[in-house]
Amino acid sequence: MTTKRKPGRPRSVDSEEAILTATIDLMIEGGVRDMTMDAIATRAGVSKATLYKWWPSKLHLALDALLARGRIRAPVPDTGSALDDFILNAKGISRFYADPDIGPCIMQVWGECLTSPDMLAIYRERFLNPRRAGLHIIYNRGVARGDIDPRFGVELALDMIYGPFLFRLLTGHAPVDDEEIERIARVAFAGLAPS
Amino acid sequence: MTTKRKPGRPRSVDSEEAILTATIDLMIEGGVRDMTMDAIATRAGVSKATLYKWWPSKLHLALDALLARGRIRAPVPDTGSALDDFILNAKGISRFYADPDIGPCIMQVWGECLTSPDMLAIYRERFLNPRRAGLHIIYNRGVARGDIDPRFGVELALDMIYGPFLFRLLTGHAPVDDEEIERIARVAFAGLAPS
Amino acid sequence: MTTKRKPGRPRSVDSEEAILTATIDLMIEGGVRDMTMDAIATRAGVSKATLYKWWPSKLHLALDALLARGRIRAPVPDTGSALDDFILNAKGISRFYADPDIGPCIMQVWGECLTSPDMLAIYRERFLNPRRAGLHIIYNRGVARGDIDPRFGVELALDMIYGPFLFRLLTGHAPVDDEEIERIARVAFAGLAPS
Amino acid sequence: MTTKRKPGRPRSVDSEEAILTATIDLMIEGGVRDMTMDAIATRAGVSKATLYKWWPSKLHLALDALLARGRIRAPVPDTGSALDDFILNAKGISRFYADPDIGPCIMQVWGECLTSPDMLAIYRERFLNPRRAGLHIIYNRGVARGDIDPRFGVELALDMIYGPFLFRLLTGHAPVDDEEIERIARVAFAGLAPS
DNA sequence: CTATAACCGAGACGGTACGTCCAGTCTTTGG
DNA sequence: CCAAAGACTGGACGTACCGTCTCGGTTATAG
Repeated sequence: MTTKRKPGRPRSVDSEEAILTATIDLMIEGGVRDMTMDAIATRAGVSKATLYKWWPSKLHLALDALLARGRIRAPVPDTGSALDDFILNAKGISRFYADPDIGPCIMQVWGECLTSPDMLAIYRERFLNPRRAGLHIIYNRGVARGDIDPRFGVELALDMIYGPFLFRLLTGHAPVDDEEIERIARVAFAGLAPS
Repeated sequence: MTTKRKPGRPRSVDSEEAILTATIDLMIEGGVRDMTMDAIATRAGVSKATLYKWWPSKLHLALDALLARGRIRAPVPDTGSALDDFILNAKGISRFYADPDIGPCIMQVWGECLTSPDMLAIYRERFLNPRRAGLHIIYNRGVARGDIDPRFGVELALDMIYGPFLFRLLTGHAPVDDEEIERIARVAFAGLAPS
Repeated sequence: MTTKRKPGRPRSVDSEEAILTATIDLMIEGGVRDMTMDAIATRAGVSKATLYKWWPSKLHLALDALLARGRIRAPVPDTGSALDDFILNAKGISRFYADPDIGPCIMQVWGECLTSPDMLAIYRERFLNPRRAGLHIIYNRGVARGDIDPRFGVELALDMIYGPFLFRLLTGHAPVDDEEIERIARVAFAGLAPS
Repeated sequence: MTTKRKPGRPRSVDSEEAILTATIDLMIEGGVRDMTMDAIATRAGVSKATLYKWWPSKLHLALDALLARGRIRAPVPDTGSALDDFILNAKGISRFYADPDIGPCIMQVWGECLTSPDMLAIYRERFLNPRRAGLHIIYNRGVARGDIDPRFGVELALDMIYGPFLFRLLTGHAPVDDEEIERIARVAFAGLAPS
C-alpha cells in the first residue's frame, strides 16, 4: 500500500503551527476582541489569505487554536469508585476552564459561539462531546457497579455533576475550586444513587 | 417636601420606550449581531447621540431592553414543599430562557457579557441576583422545614438545581422541558436532603 | 430669500480639502497605483468611510483631485485671429498635460477611465467638455470671420487641432512642445480654410 | 549544420496557443479586469507558473494575445494616390480599433500601459511602430509624387491623419466611421499639401 | 418674557476589523 | 528540464459598525 501524495505544493506545517500559536497567544494577551485576523497574520508571518483558506472564520480558528494549544486534561481514571473517577475528571476540567490564561479565552469563545446555533453545534462537537465520551465510560462502570441508578439516564447524571460548576464559571457568582468540585459531585451522587 | 424638578428639558419618555422596543424587536428579528445602534436609532426615530446619552454601550442597552420587554416570570410560591416551590420557579425561568423569541437573545447577550469580567458582573447583578433573592426565601423555608440540609449552603443548593438546566441551555446538548426540570430538581433535592 | 441649512452635522470642509490634497500629492509622488485609499485616508487624517461616503470609487476621487488641485490653464483669448486663439489655448492645455507632476497623473487617470464606458463618459464630461465649451467660442468667431469653412463642423475642426498632440501625449512617440503645437495648428488650419 | 536541440522537455506549443486563446477570450468576455491570471490558467488548462515563465506580467500577456488573435488589417496599398492609400489604411485600422470585441480590449490595454513609461514604450513598439513602418512607405511615395510637402516631416504628417480619430476612440466624444476617416484624411492632406 | 439649561434628531466623522480578491512567487510531484 | 497543481505573501479593496462630535432646533425651569 503506497502513500498517495496529492499533486501541488503541500500545506505548510510551519505556517499552520505559527498561526495556531499566534492565535492562542494573542487571545491570551488581549482577549478574543484583540485577536484580530490581521494581528494573527502579522504575528504568524503569514498572509490573511492563508488564514481564510483553512479557517472559514475567526471563531473557527480560535476554536482550533484552543484545542491545539490549550491541552485539556480530562482524565478517565478507574479507581474502583465512580464518584472518585468523576471527581478526578471534573477537577481536571475545572483546572482547564479556570486557568488564568486559557479560562477567559474559552469563556469568550464559548460566548461568541452563542451567537448562532451553528457555531454552538461546532462548539459542542469539538469541546463537549470528546470529553463526554470519557464520562460515558465512567458512568457505565458506575451503573454496573450499582453506584448509579440507571433510570436517570446518562445525560441527566453528567449534567448534575458538570452543570453546576460550569454554570458557575459562566457567571462567576461563586468560586470553583477542588473543594467545591468535590462537594458538588457528592451531592449529585447522593441524588443519583439507587434507592 | 416638594418635588425638586431639574431645569432644562426633561428626558423624553416616548423616546425611551421607542428605543427599548426597537432594540428588543431588532434583537428578536435578527439576533444581537443585526441589532446595530444605527438600526435601533432609525427604527426608534431617535438619534444615535440619544442612545449613547442614556446607555454607555450597546450591551447595556440590550440588557435593559431584555429586562424591560422580556418580562421574566420567576414565581416564588409557598406550596408547603420547598421542592415544589423550586420546581415552579425553575419552570418559570426555563420558559423564559427557552422562549423562541427571547431565549436566543438572552443567550447571545450572555455570550457577549463573557467577553469581560465587568460586563459579566453587570449581567449577574441585573439578571441573576434579582432572581436569586426569591430563591433564598424558598431555600430558607426548606431549611426551616427540614427538607434541606443547611450544611451545604445556599449557593451550592441553588446551583445544584439551576446549574444543570442552564448549562444545557448554554450548549444545547440536551432538551430542557418541564419534565426535565422536575427530574433535575428531584435528583438535586435527594442529594441535598439531611442524612 | 433665506439660506436653508440642512439638518445634521455639516460636511467638514477641512476634511474635504485634506483629502483632495492628499490624493493629488500621493498621485504625484507615486502614481495612481500607489495612491491607495488607505494611504489617502491616513495622510489626510480621515477615515476610509469618509472617502467612500463622498466618492464612489478611487477613480472618482482622483478625477476630482485633479480638477481641484491641478488647475488647468486653457485660455480663451480674442486676438482677432482664430488660429492664434487656438494656438494660445492649445499651448495652455499642453502645458497642463505635459507638466511633469500633473501630466503623468492625468495620463494614468485617463488610462484607468478607459476600462469602462461609464468612467470614460465621466472623464469626458469633467475634463473634455468644459474645455470644449471655450473652443466652441473660438471656432464660432473663426467661422464668422471667414477663417474656417463651416462645412467641416466644429467637432472635426477641434479634433484636427487637438487630436494630434493629445494622441502624442498618450503614446509618447513624439515630443509635444510649443513649436509642435504651432505647426499642428497651422497645418490643421490650412486644411480647414474655406476653399 | 546540425539542428541543436536543448536538453529537457521542449516548450509546449499547445499550451502557448491555449493560453493566448484563453486570454483573448476572457478579455473579450469580461474586459481586462475580469481577465485574471488564475482564470487564464484554469481555462487554458495550464499552471500559473507557465504563464509567468513565458510572459513577465499580465499586461505583456494581454498585449501578445491581442496581437496574436486580434489580427490587425492595416493594408499598405499603392493606388497611385497617397491620400487614397492613407484612407484605405486608416479604415483598416479604425475597423480594428472599433471592433466591438477587440476595440474595448485594446483601449483597456492601452489604458493600462499608460501607468508606466516602460509599458507605454512596449505598447508603442508592438502596436504603433509596426503599423507606422507601412505608413512611412505611403508617406514617402506621397512626397516623391509631390502630394505632401516634405517640410512638415513624417511624424507630423502621420499624426495629422491618425491623431484625430484615435483621439476620438480614446474619449468617445464623436463617432469614428469610414466617412469620418475620409473627411479627416482629406482635411489633413489639404493642410499638408505643398504650397 | 427672557435667559439658561438640558434635551433631541440628523447625520458626518475617526477608527478599526472584516472578509475578499488578485498579482506574482514558491514548492511539490510527475513526465 | 518542463509542466500541472496549488499553497503562499503582500497588500488594496470596499463594507460595516461603534462610539463621538457638531449642527440647528425644542422644551422645560428660574428669575
